[in-house]
Amino acid sequence: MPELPEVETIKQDLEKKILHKKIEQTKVRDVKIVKNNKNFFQKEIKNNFFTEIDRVGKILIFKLGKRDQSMLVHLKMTGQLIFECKNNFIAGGHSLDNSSFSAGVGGDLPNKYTRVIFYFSTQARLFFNDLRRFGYVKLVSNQELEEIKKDFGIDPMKSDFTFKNFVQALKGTRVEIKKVLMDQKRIAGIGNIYADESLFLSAIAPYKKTDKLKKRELEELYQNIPKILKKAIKYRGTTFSNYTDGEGKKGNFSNFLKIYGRKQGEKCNRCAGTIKKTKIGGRTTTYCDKCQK
DNA sequence: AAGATTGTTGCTTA
DNA sequence: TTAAGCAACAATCT
Repeated sequence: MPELPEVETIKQDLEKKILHKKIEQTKVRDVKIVKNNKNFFQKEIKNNFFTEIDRVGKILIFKLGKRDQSMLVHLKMTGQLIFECKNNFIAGGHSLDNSSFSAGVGGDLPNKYTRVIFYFSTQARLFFNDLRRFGYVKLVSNQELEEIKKDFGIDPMKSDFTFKNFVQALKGTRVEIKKVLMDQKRIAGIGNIYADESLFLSAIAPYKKTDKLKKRELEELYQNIPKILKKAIKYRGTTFSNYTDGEGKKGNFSNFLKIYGRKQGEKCNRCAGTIKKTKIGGRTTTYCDKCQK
């Protein structure tokens, strides 16, 4: 679930909490998650501190104070980063149902999905939780980081997202527009949710081929992508959950979703059409074939 | 109870 | 060279 707005929300939360705090210890509870040798990882982090948090696509980059290294975190489908003070619970986390989140609120961390723990000198802790264990934590040198950054396209929330660059990113493709929107090498940070939302708002069919898009449509899409992402960040991302707990931080953008998560056959909320589902690029795609052309 | 689920990689085939 | 299509990763929920 974490796409650009969710990852960005976590980044902003953690920036306020963990920068320049001494990390006394790290516990790796699941070696699959940490892509380095466990002892090496723990040794490198010990007595170190984070100086800055950056984001490339859906990857968080924690710059380390000592040596030229960064710690990368990818949350994939079900990863969470939850920061917890002694009595205070501050989180940047997202999960499918809110159960582990609520568990955190109740002071139940670490739980069975906690894979890595960072202990700060202020008695605060940062938990990396991941139900499905697709996510990862990885220490990389600055040189490796530069290589990784090259694999990512323009970021809709950064200054390189100009109309010219957007058109350039689509250039040479003749595939469904949705695929291109989710292609991290071309445009970084968009996943299934925001691809569907952007296309709905732009009234463009997700299966429309990129070379068939008119200039007007490209402009519309170009405007709408940052618009939606900004709003999603404002509302702290999208969390799927039927219940609000009021204490912990949960994304509220689900209340603003126009198309994602709607069921086949339901009424479109913009026109008289009905909601359709299909697969594009192997992912469930929700759209209205009456007002998205 | 089979099929679905937010992301990415890497393999096979065209 | 390119891309399309899948299985795999793993654990849950419907």
